[in-house]
Amino acid sequence: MAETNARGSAPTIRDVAALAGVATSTVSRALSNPDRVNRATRERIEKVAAELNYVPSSQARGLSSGRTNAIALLVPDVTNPFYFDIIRGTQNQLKAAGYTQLLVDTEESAEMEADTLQKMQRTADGFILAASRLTDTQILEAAASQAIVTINRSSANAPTVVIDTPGAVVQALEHLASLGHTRICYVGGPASSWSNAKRWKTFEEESRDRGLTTSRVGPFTPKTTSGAAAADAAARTGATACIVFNDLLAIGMLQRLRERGIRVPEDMSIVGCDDIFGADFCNPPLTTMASPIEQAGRVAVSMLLAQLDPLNAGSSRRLAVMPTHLTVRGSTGPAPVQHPE
Amino acid sequence: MAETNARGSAPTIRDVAALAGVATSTVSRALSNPDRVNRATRERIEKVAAELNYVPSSQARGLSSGRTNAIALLVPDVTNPFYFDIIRGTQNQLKAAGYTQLLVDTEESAEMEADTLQKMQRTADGFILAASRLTDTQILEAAASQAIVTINRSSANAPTVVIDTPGAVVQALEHLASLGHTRICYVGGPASSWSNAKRWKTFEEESRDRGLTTSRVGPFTPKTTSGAAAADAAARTGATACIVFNDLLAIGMLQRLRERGIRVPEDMSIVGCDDIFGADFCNPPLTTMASPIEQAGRVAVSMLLAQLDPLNAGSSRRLAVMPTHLTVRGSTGPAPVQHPE
DNA sequence: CAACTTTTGGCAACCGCTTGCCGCACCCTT
DNA sequence: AAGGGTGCGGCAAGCGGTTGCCAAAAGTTG
Repeated sequence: MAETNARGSAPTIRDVAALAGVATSTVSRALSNPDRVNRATRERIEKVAAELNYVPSSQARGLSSGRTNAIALLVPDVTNPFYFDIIRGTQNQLKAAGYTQLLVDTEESAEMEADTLQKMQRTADGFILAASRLTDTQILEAAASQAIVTINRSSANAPTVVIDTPGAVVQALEHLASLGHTRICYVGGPASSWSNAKRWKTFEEESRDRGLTTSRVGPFTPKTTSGAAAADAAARTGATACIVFNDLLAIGMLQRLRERGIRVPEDMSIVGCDDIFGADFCNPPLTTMASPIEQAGRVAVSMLLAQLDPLNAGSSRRLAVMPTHLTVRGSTGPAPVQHPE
Repeated sequence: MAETNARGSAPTIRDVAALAGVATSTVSRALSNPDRVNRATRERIEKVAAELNYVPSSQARGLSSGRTNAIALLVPDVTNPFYFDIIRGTQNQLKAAGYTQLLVDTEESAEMEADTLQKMQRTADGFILAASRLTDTQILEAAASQAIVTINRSSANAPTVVIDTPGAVVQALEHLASLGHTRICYVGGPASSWSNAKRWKTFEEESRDRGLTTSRVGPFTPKTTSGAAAADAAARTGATACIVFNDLLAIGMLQRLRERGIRVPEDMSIVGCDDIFGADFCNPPLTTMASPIEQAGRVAVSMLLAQLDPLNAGSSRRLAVMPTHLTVRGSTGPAPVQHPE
């Protein structure tokens, strides 16, 4: 395999040019602007390039063009299955568009997020912030100097794709109410989470409208390991049903409740959120507000790419709302009969 | 925020130099080789750079140095939780070392894998191939021109980290034998998977040594959705226990078996492999050969970085074997009593 | 104080590729 | 046959850094 030139390093455009007997500019054009050169010349160049196993350097190309053809995805926690689905969605869509995905874990830290945004501004053409922990101001600043799309973090300052969990919360409440539950507890996620605030707000308002008694516990870290504490706290409130910030936490609660002999759904109904991997096969299977997470990732990429495209800059969508629906499984059931003490 | 220079674009080293009253070379040195310049000068430059919000272009830097400070991780399927754990491991370790992770999904295709390796050779400083589908020859070729580490794909041609699932298979067999099982079925994964071949080989040999009756079904795509077919096939063999290629498949089987009224573990014991997210909370919880997957990712990064380091090139480890152990949960139990027909 | 060493900063040549501009052929018109 | 296009390829100036080499300045030494 002819993978190195006379100097022993990877072949460059110059090597191709020399061997094909043309100028480097011609090679460049033949490869990236085929119509600009004569067909015969182009074919000769392509042949030589193939022989030499020539691969253009994206770095060098980026230097002149100013683009990197990479976009960065910032997630608070690569560990969380919710983000897996986003990663999957963006990955697919980006690859289809010829972009490289740079994956960064910001470890739930706003500082790290801001830092990455700053450090990578020249490394990526754009950023997708999943569940950003940044303040509105920070997002504004960031959006001023680079292309940004946020997921589940609405802000007037950058295009956003949000998953309509508030809508799902309403469905969940109706579901629970129809099962006879009147005392419902909201099990909260991270304090800095925008979605968490949204869900709580909707929960509270809609519960009030329906004359339901609410309580709230949390905040909890959205991991299964926090489920025990969450379950204990929720059980104390006397509620017969819980709407939980996300599936991870809900699954953790399921385990703890079983250990404590609190039966789900006989004694306590649980509704999760996101419908992550595992929600369908945990025990009991989890009733959850299903989000088209992967699709959200896809849409985010489309919006970002549209933003990057000089042709329709500005004209692109600023907001996409992904519909959700309640997926009812085994973790919800009729409210227990009240025993007078 | 002073984020643009007079020309309206991002500040460059020249802008800094001009404002600090020095040559660009001095700025460059002050920033990347601090001892080379006078302290006072350096501090002045740093101050100006901070004011200007100057961020060096990794592209430009890479052009001269020939390094990109990025490494690519190729996985067959981002969807698979097994790879999530790898992604997590590499991500952490790479970030710690100041590298960027490029994530690529090769869609279980050897061709796509080879293609990516080729196209990205100038984009990444090195590659980590998780469960590579490439042939030995292809790996050899690739390793000749770039730094490569494979995970779960042993090959003399590149440093490798393998997870010792054969060792775990032995443990699993002993576990099942001690529970009285004599007829055991191996539920196979993808035909092109190296680990699958390894596991089957060990399974067969060790079973023979122990006088166990074996059977084999498959290959199956390692997804929960293939679990139904796998469960049906395994049930037909008359085996009372299955060792399954991986947890994904095993979890799928669990669901199907329940639907069919085949109780786990009373009628059939199931052992999975990998201990992925979900293995502990499925129903019943899965006995599985636990792999330190995330750690495997970490180690792979270390090995790759060692390879990249000119100081100890060649002296670095070529093989790391990650120990595994059997995690016994609810999906395995005593063999059913034989009913004479 | 002269000779010598060390420190420090500048010059300029790249790294690999893109692209505006120029000019040579060649083909059409009228 | 002369003027005007058009197609095609080359020249050379960048893109934003890095780095070998050099020289001036500063510090050492006997």
